[in-house]
Amino acid sequence: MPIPRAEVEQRLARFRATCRQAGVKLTHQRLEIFREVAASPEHPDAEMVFRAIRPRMPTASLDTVYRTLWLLERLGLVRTLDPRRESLRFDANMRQHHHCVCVRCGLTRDFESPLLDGLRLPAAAKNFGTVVTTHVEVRGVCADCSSEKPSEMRGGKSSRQGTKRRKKR
Amino acid sequence: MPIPRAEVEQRLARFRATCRQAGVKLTHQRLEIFREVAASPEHPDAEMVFRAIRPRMPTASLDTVYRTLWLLERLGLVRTLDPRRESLRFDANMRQHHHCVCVRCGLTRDFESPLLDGLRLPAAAKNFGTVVTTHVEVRGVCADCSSEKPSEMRGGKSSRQGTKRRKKR
DNA sequence: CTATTTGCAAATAATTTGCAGTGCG
DNA sequence: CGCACTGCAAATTATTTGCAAATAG
Repeated sequence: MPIPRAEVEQRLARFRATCRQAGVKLTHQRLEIFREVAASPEHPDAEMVFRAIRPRMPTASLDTVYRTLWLLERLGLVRTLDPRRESLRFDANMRQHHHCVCVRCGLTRDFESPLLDGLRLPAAAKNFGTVVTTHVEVRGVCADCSSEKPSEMRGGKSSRQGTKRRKKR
Repeated sequence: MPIPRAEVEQRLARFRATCRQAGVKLTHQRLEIFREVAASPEHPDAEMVFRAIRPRMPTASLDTVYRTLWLLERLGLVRTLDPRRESLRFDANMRQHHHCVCVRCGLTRDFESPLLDGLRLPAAAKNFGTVVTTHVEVRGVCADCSSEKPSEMRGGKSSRQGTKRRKKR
Protein backbone atom coordinates (compact mmCIF):
# COMPACT_ATOMS: atom_id res chain seq x y z
CA MET A 1 0.00 0.00 0.00
CA PRO A 2 1.90 2.94 -1.34
CA ILE A 3 1.04 6.56 -0.62
CA PRO A 4 -1.93 7.51 -2.88
CA ARG A 5 -0.83 9.21 -6.09
CA ALA A 6 -2.93 12.29 -5.35
CA GLU A 7 -1.26 12.70 -1.97
CA VAL A 8 2.18 12.40 -3.48
CA GLU A 9 1.33 15.02 -6.10
CA GLN A 10 0.10 17.32 -3.39
CA ARG A 11 3.32 16.89 -1.45
CA LEU A 12 5.39 17.53 -4.53
CA ALA A 13 3.45 20.69 -5.28
CA ARG A 14 4.08 21.92 -1.77
CA PHE A 15 7.73 21.04 -2.14
CA ARG A 16 8.09 23.13 -5.29
CA ALA A 17 6.19 26.04 -3.80
CA THR A 18 8.17 25.99 -0.57
CA CYS A 19 11.50 25.83 -2.37
CA ARG A 20 10.61 28.71 -4.64
CA GLN A 21 9.35 30.76 -1.74
CA ALA A 22 12.47 30.04 0.32
CA GLY A 23 14.78 30.85 -2.58
CA VAL A 24 16.09 27.30 -2.55
CA LYS A 25 17.15 25.94 -5.90
CA LEU A 26 15.06 23.22 -7.44
CA THR A 27 17.67 20.70 -8.47
CA HIS A 28 17.14 17.33 -10.07
CA GLN A 29 18.58 15.52 -7.03
CA ARG A 30 16.40 17.41 -4.56
CA LEU A 31 13.34 16.56 -6.60
CA GLU A 32 14.19 12.87 -6.66
CA ILE A 33 15.14 12.74 -3.00
CA PHE A 34 11.96 14.43 -1.89
CA ARG A 35 9.86 12.34 -4.26
CA GLU A 36 11.34 9.22 -2.71
CA VAL A 37 10.47 10.18 0.86
CA ALA A 38 7.10 11.59 -0.17
CA ALA A 39 6.04 8.47 -2.05
CA SER A 40 7.25 5.90 0.44
CA PRO A 41 5.41 4.61 3.48
CA GLU A 42 8.70 3.14 4.69
CA HIS A 43 10.05 6.18 6.52
CA PRO A 44 13.40 5.64 4.83
CA ASP A 45 16.76 6.65 6.20
CA ALA A 46 19.44 8.39 4.14
CA GLU A 47 20.91 5.15 2.92
CA MET A 48 17.56 3.77 1.77
CA VAL A 49 16.79 6.96 -0.13
CA PHE A 50 20.21 6.82 -1.67
CA ARG A 51 19.75 3.26 -2.90
CA ALA A 52 16.29 4.06 -4.21
CA ILE A 53 17.34 7.03 -6.33
CA ARG A 54 20.60 5.47 -7.50
CA PRO A 55 19.10 3.67 -10.53
CA ARG A 56 17.47 6.89 -11.73
CA MET A 57 20.44 9.11 -10.85
CA PRO A 58 23.68 7.12 -10.91
CA THR A 59 25.72 10.25 -10.26
CA ALA A 60 23.99 11.20 -7.00
CA SER A 61 25.99 10.90 -3.82
CA LEU A 62 25.06 9.87 -0.32
CA ASP A 63 26.12 13.13 1.26
CA THR A 64 23.78 15.05 -0.99
CA VAL A 65 21.03 12.84 0.31
CA TYR A 66 21.96 13.74 3.87
CA ARG A 67 22.23 17.43 3.11
CA THR A 68 18.95 17.43 1.26
CA LEU A 69 17.06 15.58 3.94
CA TRP A 70 18.14 18.12 6.56
CA LEU A 71 17.27 20.92 4.19
CA LEU A 72 13.81 19.46 3.73
CA GLU A 73 13.47 19.25 7.47
CA ARG A 74 14.40 22.90 7.90
CA LEU A 75 11.85 23.80 5.25
CA GLY A 76 9.17 21.89 7.13
CA LEU A 77 8.69 19.36 4.35
CA VAL A 78 9.76 16.28 6.23
CA ARG A 79 10.25 15.33 9.86
CA THR A 80 12.54 12.85 11.51
CA LEU A 81 10.77 9.89 12.98
CA ASP A 82 12.25 10.59 16.32
CA PRO A 83 12.92 13.87 18.10
CA ARG A 84 15.78 12.49 20.18
CA ARG A 85 18.99 12.92 18.30
CA GLU A 86 22.50 12.00 19.30
CA SER A 87 23.11 8.79 21.14
CA LEU A 88 21.01 6.01 22.57
CA ARG A 89 19.66 6.65 26.03
CA PHE A 90 18.65 4.23 28.74
CA ASP A 91 15.83 4.07 31.25
CA ALA A 92 15.70 1.91 34.37
CA ASN A 93 12.01 2.51 34.99
CA MET A 94 10.45 -0.79 33.96
CA ARG A 95 6.89 0.10 34.87
CA GLN A 96 4.59 1.14 32.05
CA HIS A 97 5.11 4.87 31.66
CA HIS A 98 5.27 7.71 29.15
CA HIS A 99 7.67 10.50 28.30
CA CYS A 100 7.84 14.25 27.97
CA VAL A 101 10.59 15.29 25.59
CA CYS A 102 11.97 18.77 25.11
CA VAL A 103 12.39 19.32 21.39
CA ARG A 104 15.13 21.88 22.01
CA CYS A 105 17.49 20.26 24.49
CA GLY A 106 16.33 16.65 24.54
CA LEU A 107 15.48 16.62 28.26
CA THR A 108 13.25 13.63 28.83
CA ARG A 109 11.12 12.94 31.89
CA ASP A 110 8.88 10.03 32.81
CA PHE A 111 5.30 10.31 33.85
CA GLU A 112 2.73 7.68 34.64
CA SER A 113 -0.88 7.67 33.58
CA PRO A 114 -3.13 4.65 33.91
CA LEU A 115 -5.46 6.47 31.58
CA LEU A 116 -2.94 6.61 28.76
CA ASP A 117 -1.81 3.05 29.44
CA GLY A 118 -5.14 1.69 28.32
CA LEU A 119 -5.88 3.81 25.26
CA ARG A 120 -8.51 2.54 22.88
CA LEU A 121 -6.74 2.31 19.51
CA PRO A 122 -8.31 2.92 16.10
CA ALA A 123 -8.71 -0.01 13.73
CA ALA A 124 -5.80 1.19 11.58
CA ALA A 125 -3.43 0.58 14.47
CA LYS A 126 -4.79 -2.86 15.17
CA ASN A 127 -4.32 -4.04 11.59
CA PHE A 128 -0.62 -3.55 12.00
CA GLY A 129 -0.08 -6.73 13.96
CA THR A 130 -0.01 -7.68 17.59
CA VAL A 131 0.02 -4.62 19.79
CA VAL A 132 2.21 -4.91 22.84
CA THR A 133 2.30 -1.49 24.46
CA THR A 134 1.21 2.02 23.78
CA HIS A 135 3.65 4.73 24.54
CA VAL A 136 2.76 8.41 24.56
CA GLU A 137 5.45 10.91 23.84
CA VAL A 138 4.58 14.45 24.76
CA ARG A 139 6.74 16.88 22.84
CA GLY A 140 7.23 20.41 24.00
CA VAL A 141 9.72 22.91 25.31
CA CYS A 142 10.90 22.34 28.85
CA ALA A 143 10.77 25.07 31.48
CA ASP A 144 14.51 25.75 31.28
CA CYS A 145 14.51 26.15 27.52
CA SER A 146 11.41 28.34 27.62
CA SER A 147 13.14 30.81 29.88
CA GLU A 148 16.24 31.13 27.72
CA LYS A 149 16.16 34.13 25.47
CA PRO A 150 15.30 33.06 21.91
CA SER A 151 18.22 35.06 20.47
CA GLU A 152 20.47 32.45 22.02
CA MET A 153 19.40 29.99 19.34
CA ARG A 154 22.20 29.61 16.83
CA GLY A 155 20.53 28.22 13.73
CA GLY A 156 17.10 28.40 12.16
CA LYS A 157 14.03 27.27 14.00
CA SER A 158 14.60 23.58 14.49
CA SER A 159 18.26 23.55 13.58
CA ARG A 160 20.04 20.34 14.44
CA GLN A 161 23.17 22.28 15.17
CA GLY A 162 21.37 24.00 17.99
CA THR A 163 21.46 20.84 20.03
CA LYS A 164 24.04 20.20 22.70
CA ARG A 165 27.32 19.06 21.26
CA ARG A 166 29.32 16.33 22.83
CA LYS A 167 32.96 16.37 23.80
CA LYS A 168 35.44 14.21 22.03
CA ARG A 169 36.72 10.90 23.39
CA MET B 1 13.99 15.77 41.75
CA PRO B 2 16.02 12.58 41.89
CA ILE B 3 14.52 9.10 41.91
CA PRO B 4 13.27 8.40 45.48
CA ARG B 5 15.79 6.49 47.55
CA ALA B 6 13.35 3.69 48.22
CA GLU B 7 12.74 3.21 44.52
CA VAL B 8 16.45 3.08 43.82
CA GLU B 9 16.95 0.49 46.55
CA GLN B 10 14.17 -1.59 45.08
CA ARG B 11 15.76 -1.43 41.64
CA LEU B 12 19.14 -2.39 43.03
CA ALA B 13 17.63 -5.34 44.86
CA ARG B 14 16.02 -6.52 41.65
CA PHE B 15 19.32 -6.04 39.85
CA ARG B 16 21.18 -8.26 42.33
CA ALA B 17 18.49 -10.89 42.26
CA THR B 18 18.27 -10.95 38.49
CA CYS B 19 22.03 -11.20 38.05
CA ARG B 20 22.30 -14.01 40.54
CA GLN B 21 19.41 -15.86 38.94
CA ALA B 22 20.88 -15.39 35.46
CA GLY B 23 24.32 -16.54 36.56
CA VAL B 24 25.75 -13.14 35.67
CA LYS B 25 28.66 -11.99 37.76
CA LEU B 26 28.10 -9.13 40.14
CA THR B 27 31.07 -6.93 39.45
CA HIS B 28 31.88 -3.57 40.93
CA GLN B 29 31.52 -1.83 37.56
CA ARG B 30 28.16 -3.41 36.82
CA LEU B 31 26.89 -2.33 40.19
CA GLU B 32 28.00 1.24 39.64
CA ILE B 33 26.71 1.39 36.08
CA PHE B 34 23.32 0.09 37.04
CA ARG B 35 23.16 2.30 40.11
CA GLU B 36 23.81 5.30 37.91
CA VAL B 37 20.97 4.55 35.48
CA ALA B 38 18.67 3.47 38.29
CA ALA B 39 19.18 6.63 40.32
CA SER B 40 19.05 9.14 37.49
CA PRO B 41 15.95 10.71 36.01
CA GLU B 42 18.10 11.88 33.08
CA HIS B 43 17.85 8.77 30.93
CA PRO B 44 21.60 8.88 30.42
CA ASP B 45 23.47 7.58 27.42
CA ALA B 46 26.66 5.50 27.66
CA GLU B 47 28.89 8.56 27.74
CA MET B 48 26.93 10.22 30.54
CA VAL B 49 27.04 7.07 32.62
CA PHE B 50 30.75 6.81 31.95
CA ARG B 51 31.42 10.36 33.11
CA ALA B 52 29.26 9.86 36.18
CA ILE B 53 31.00 6.75 37.44
CA ARG B 54 34.50 7.92 36.51
CA PRO B 55 35.17 9.77 39.78
CA ARG B 56 34.17 6.70 41.81
CA MET B 57 35.87 4.24 39.44
CA PRO B 58 38.77 5.86 37.61
CA THR B 59 39.73 2.56 36.02
CA ALA B 60 36.37 1.88 34.34
CA SER B 61 36.24 2.08 30.57
CA LEU B 62 33.60 3.33 28.19
CA ASP B 63 33.24 0.03 26.38
CA THR B 64 32.41 -1.73 29.62
CA VAL B 65 29.65 0.79 30.06
CA TYR B 66 28.29 -0.08 26.60
CA ARG B 67 28.58 -3.79 27.19
CA THR B 68 26.95 -3.53 30.58
CA LEU B 69 24.05 -1.40 29.37
CA TRP B 70 23.20 -3.95 26.70
CA LEU B 71 23.56 -6.72 29.23
CA LEU B 72 21.13 -4.93 31.52
CA GLU B 73 18.75 -4.56 28.63
CA ARG B 74 18.90 -8.26 27.87
CA LEU B 75 18.23 -8.97 31.53
CA GLY B 76 15.17 -6.74 31.43
CA LEU B 77 16.59 -4.27 33.93
CA VAL B 78 16.72 -1.24 31.65
CA ARG B 79 15.16 -0.24 28.36
CA THR B 80 16.36 2.03 25.62
CA LEU B 81 14.38 5.21 25.32
CA ASP B 82 13.57 4.47 21.76
CA PRO B 83 12.71 1.20 20.06
CA ARG B 84 14.03 2.30 16.65
CA ARG B 85 17.65 1.38 16.38
CA GLU B 86 20.03 2.03 13.55
CA SER B 87 19.88 5.25 11.63
CA LEU B 88 17.63 8.29 11.54
CA ARG B 89 14.50 7.93 9.47
CA PHE B 90 12.40 10.54 7.72
CA ASP B 91 8.69 11.07 7.25
CA ALA B 92 7.05 13.33 4.67
CA ASN B 93 3.63 13.17 6.28
CA MET B 94 3.30 16.57 7.89
CA ARG B 95 -0.21 16.13 9.21
CA GLN B 96 -0.59 15.27 12.87
CA HIS B 97 -0.35 11.50 13.03
CA HIS B 98 0.88 8.58 15.10
CA HIS B 99 3.00 5.50 14.53
CA CYS B 100 2.90 1.76 14.84
CA VAL B 101 6.38 0.31 15.27
CA CYS B 102 7.37 -3.32 15.01
CA VAL B 103 9.77 -4.05 17.84
CA ARG B 104 11.32 -6.90 15.86
CA CYS B 105 12.04 -5.44 12.43
CA GLY B 106 11.48 -1.73 12.92
CA LEU B 107 8.69 -1.47 10.34
CA THR B 108 6.89 1.78 11.05
CA ARG B 109 3.51 2.81 9.70
CA ASP B 110 1.48 6.00 10.11
CA PHE B 111 -2.06 6.16 11.33
CA GLU B 112 -4.31 9.08 12.04
CA SER B 113 -6.64 9.48 14.97
CA PRO B 114 -8.33 12.75 15.87
CA LEU B 115 -9.08 11.12 19.20
CA LEU B 116 -5.43 10.60 20.07
CA ASP B 117 -4.49 14.04 18.74
CA GLY B 118 -6.40 15.71 21.52
CA LEU B 119 -5.46 13.59 24.50
CA ARG B 120 -6.10 15.05 27.92
CA LEU B 121 -2.72 14.96 29.66
CA PRO B 122 -2.13 14.42 33.37
CA ALA B 123 -0.76 17.30 35.44
CA ALA B 124 2.69 15.71 35.59
CA ALA B 125 3.04 16.14 31.85
CA LYS B 126 1.95 19.75 31.92
CA ASN B 127 4.50 20.74 34.55
CA PHE B 128 7.21 19.83 32.13
CA GLY B 129 6.91 23.01 30.08
CA THR B 130 5.00 24.07 27.02
CA VAL B 131 3.42 21.10 25.33
CA VAL B 132 3.48 21.24 21.56
CA THR B 133 2.24 17.89 20.30
CA THR B 134 1.34 14.50 21.63
CA HIS B 135 2.55 11.55 19.69
CA VAL B 136 1.39 8.02 20.31
CA GLU B 137 3.70 5.20 19.46
CA VAL B 138 2.07 1.83 19.34
CA ARG B 139 4.65 -0.91 19.78
CA GLY B 140 3.97 -4.41 18.69
CA VAL B 141 4.94 -7.14 16.28
CA CYS B 142 3.95 -6.58 12.66
CA ALA B 143 2.02 -9.17 10.66
CA ASP B 144 5.10 -10.29 8.72
CA CYS B 145 7.18 -10.83 11.82
CA SER B 146 4.33 -12.63 13.59
CA SER B 147 4.12 -15.18 10.81
CA GLU B 148 7.82 -15.99 10.81
CA LYS B 149 8.61 -19.06 12.79
CA PRO B 150 10.06 -18.06 16.15
CA SER B 151 12.98 -20.47 15.69
CA GLU B 152 14.25 -18.07 13.07
CA MET B 153 15.22 -15.67 15.82
CA ARG B 154 18.96 -15.71 16.18
CA GLY B 155 19.60 -14.34 19.64
CA GLY B 156 17.75 -14.21 22.93
CA LYS B 157 14.37 -12.57 23.22
CA SER B 158 15.07 -8.94 22.46
CA SER B 159 18.55 -9.44 21.06
CA ARG B 160 19.92 -6.42 19.26
CA GLN B 161 21.82 -8.68 16.95
CA GLY B 162 18.56 -10.03 15.67
CA THR B 163 17.86 -6.77 13.86
CA LYS B 164 18.53 -6.31 10.19
CA ARG B 165 22.15 -5.56 9.53
CA ARG B 166 23.18 -2.96 7.02
CA LYS B 167 25.58 -3.32 4.15
CA LYS B 168 28.83 -1.48 4.13
CA ARG B 169 29.41 1.77 2.20
C1' DC C 1 26.60 35.45 -14.82
C1' DT C 2 27.25 34.17 -9.97
C1' DA C 3 25.69 32.37 -5.72
C1' DT C 4 24.12 27.71 -4.69
C1' DT C 5 24.64 23.26 -4.81
C1' DT C 6 26.98 19.04 -5.85
C1' DG C 7 30.44 15.11 -5.59
C1' DC C 8 34.41 13.57 -3.76
C1' DA C 9 37.33 12.35 -0.14
C1' DA C 10 38.70 12.94 4.18
C1' DA C 11 37.16 14.04 9.13
C1' DT C 12 34.14 13.08 13.21
C1' DA C 13 31.57 10.63 16.42
C1' DA C 14 29.15 6.75 18.33
C1' DT C 15 29.43 2.13 19.07
C1' DT C 16 31.49 -2.57 18.62
C1' DT C 17 35.02 -6.12 18.80
C1' DG C 18 39.49 -9.08 19.44
C1' DC C 19 42.62 -10.20 22.75
C1' DA C 20 45.33 -10.80 26.95
C1' DG C 21 45.22 -10.07 31.66
C1' DT C 22 42.06 -9.95 36.14
C1' DG C 23 38.90 -11.31 39.54
C1' DC C 24 34.21 -13.22 41.06
C1' DG C 25 31.90 -17.31 42.66
C1' DC D 1 41.14 -21.96 40.22
C1' DG D 2 38.46 -21.53 35.84
C1' DC D 3 35.70 -19.08 32.96
C1' DA D 4 33.22 -14.83 32.76
C1' DC D 5 34.51 -10.05 32.75
C1' DT D 6 37.40 -6.04 32.02
C1' DG D 7 40.44 -2.59 29.72
C1' DC D 8 42.82 -1.37 25.91
C1' DA D 9 43.28 -0.26 21.23
C1' DA D 10 41.88 -0.86 16.85
C1' DA D 11 37.74 -1.61 13.68
C1' DT D 12 33.10 -0.35 12.02
C1' DT D 13 29.39 2.41 10.86
C1' DA D 14 26.66 6.56 10.50
C1' DT D 15 26.99 11.19 9.57
C1' DT D 16 29.36 15.68 8.61
C1' DT D 17 32.46 18.90 6.34
C1' DG D 18 36.04 21.44 3.16
C1' DC D 19 36.76 22.43 -1.36
C1' DA D 20 36.77 22.76 -6.42
C1' DA D 21 33.76 21.91 -10.22
C1' DA D 22 28.94 22.13 -12.02
C1' DT D 23 24.44 24.40 -12.55
C1' DA D 24 19.85 26.74 -11.53
C1' DG D 25 17.62 31.04 -11.96
